Amino acid sequence: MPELPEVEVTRRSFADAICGATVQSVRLGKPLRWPLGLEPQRLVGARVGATTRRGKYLWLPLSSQLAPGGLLLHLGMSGSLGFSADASAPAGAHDHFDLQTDRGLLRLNDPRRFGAVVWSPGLEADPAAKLLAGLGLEPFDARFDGPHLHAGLSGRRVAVKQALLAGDIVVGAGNIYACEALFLAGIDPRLAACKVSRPRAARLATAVRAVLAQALEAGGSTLRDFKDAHGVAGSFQMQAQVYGREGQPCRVCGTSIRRIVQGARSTFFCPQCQKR
DNA sequence: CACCCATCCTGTCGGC
DNA sequence: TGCCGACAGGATGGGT
Repeated sequence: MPELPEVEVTRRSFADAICGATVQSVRLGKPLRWPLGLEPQRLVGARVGATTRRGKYLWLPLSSQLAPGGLLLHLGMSGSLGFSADASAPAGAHDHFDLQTDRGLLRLNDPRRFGAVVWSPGLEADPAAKLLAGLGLEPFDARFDGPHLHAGLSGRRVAVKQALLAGDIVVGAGNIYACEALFLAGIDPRLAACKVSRPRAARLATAVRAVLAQALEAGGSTLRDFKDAHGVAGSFQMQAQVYGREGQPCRVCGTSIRRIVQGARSTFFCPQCQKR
């Protein structure tokens, strides 16, 4: 579910409210992708700092004498976070992590459990930090530009769509936004990464930023169940040009949108607007 | 290094 | 209705 826009929308929806809160208790549900990495009781009494984001990960800094560090959260395919001042709501079958604070309850709901909450003593000081080690540039980082993207794509024979999705050149574009960015740039998703010209790489870099910015403004995409931490849905799916539109007419030229499979993921594109 | 593929898990939807 | 397979927004880890 959550690509960069959804993760960032989620972050913005609770970061201010939880900043400065004190942890009162922690509840774990079924196992997530990785174990938490420390005894949950050790988090009690810690103070929550300013929540940040790196790629599709959220970083919740916690300060306490007992265990200074923080929590690295990932929403996987089906995760969402809720934050509410009313902590009385009973945990549902898919609520697998609760952080009860004096300002409210932060709760991870994740039916498929591909998500994760991992303790780290600090992003510089390893363990969970290695999860962030291979990540590409942030799309809104000034260093992410045409030349950077072109350099990243060079030497790769996989399709440009898959190279974009891999996240080691630029982070944040998942299946929806990779498809949308390629449409916006007019690039065939099947084109070998190393065959993307400099001018096209520049257009693609611009398109990635534009699509992610639009999606952020729209509050993300709610295909099935994405909601921010206060239960607000996104609306970008309404303006998607290709994602999920197989067989429907291209909004630009009317050609039927195609769906293909690349690396076991669906790719949607317009065969007329996206040539080379 | 680049790449392919299986894998984690549950829910939903379409076809028969 | 029920059953069954296909598919879903992600990313790792292992093998070639």
